[in-house]
Amino acid sequence: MVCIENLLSADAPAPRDASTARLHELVLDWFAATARDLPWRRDDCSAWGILVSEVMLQQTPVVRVQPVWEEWMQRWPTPAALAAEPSGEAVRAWGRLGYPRRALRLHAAASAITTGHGGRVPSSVDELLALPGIGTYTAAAVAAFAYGRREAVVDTNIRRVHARLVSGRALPAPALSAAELRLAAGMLPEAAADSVRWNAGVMELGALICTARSPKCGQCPVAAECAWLAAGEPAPDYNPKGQAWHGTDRQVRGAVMAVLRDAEHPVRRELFFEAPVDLGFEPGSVSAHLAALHALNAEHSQLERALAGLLEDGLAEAVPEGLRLPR
DNA sequence: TAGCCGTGGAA
DNA sequence: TTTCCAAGGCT
Repeated sequence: MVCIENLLSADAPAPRDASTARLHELVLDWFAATARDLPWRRDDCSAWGILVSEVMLQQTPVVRVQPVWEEWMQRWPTPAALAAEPSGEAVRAWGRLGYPRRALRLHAAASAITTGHGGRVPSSVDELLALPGIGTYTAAAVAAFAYGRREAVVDTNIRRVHARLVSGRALPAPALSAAELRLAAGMLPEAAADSVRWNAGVMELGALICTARSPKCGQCPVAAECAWLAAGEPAPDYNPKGQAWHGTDRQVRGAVMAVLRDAEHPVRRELFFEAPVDLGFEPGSVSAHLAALHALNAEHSQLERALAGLLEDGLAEAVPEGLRLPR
């Protein structure tokens, strides 16, 4: 088992011991044998494709991302191609991936890359961090997966694997800690190429085997080294608090966005507040989304907040005819 | 830093 | 049916 004290006290050189090397071997072998064939993992995938995939994958499962990613790559194969279109087109093409502000930020990142980096996705973590919508995880992931850099990638999967395998806990703490970042850095193989595969492999292990709810320990390549299993699978030491959804502003925002995404013309503002009599549209999904919005029976003030919030966030634009997606 | 920001599938 | 969770980021 890996000695956690060694890893946590790593100011200086990353701790290297036989058990860490053993973990590297086991995970890298397992990953080589079982990795999913995802399009953004292929050798011919551009840095831009990897960046887009990483943003889409923020809080959204692979199975829902893949088809949208394929459409984006077909339509916008380069940052410049996306930057040349209105941001509203990015929001529309985002579809129902959720958190549509990510689409807005990706469009803004494409513009920044086009004007500030000659159209090429930057390769350093600092430059990536300066782009909108790119935080510590995504910057490290792009540097590692697109440019082969040796970076500690720390996502929810890797945090969970480390919590169990090394720290003996059922789940990582609610918030990412500096100790976890040091731990991840200390676990990284020395060779850059190995470190990239290690990051991807541990992430894959968390996604497929060491899952949040019912981990498949019987299929785990490092079960024999797992501190959590050795400790008798202790329960989590905190209760995760779920996000409210029904009756919240977020639900109303989502319903409004569904209307705007499918609208080819500005949507009259009154239609968001009054049950539609004459929609002014051909029968279709816009009216269906409006009906769904009104079925929420949201308070008038809540609807006002949602519209104001979407305008403020830049996800919607007020025009004389009503509301539409931004230019 | 805790709270907010969408959506849909699995348990 | 309800709850939980998914390759986070931003303020």
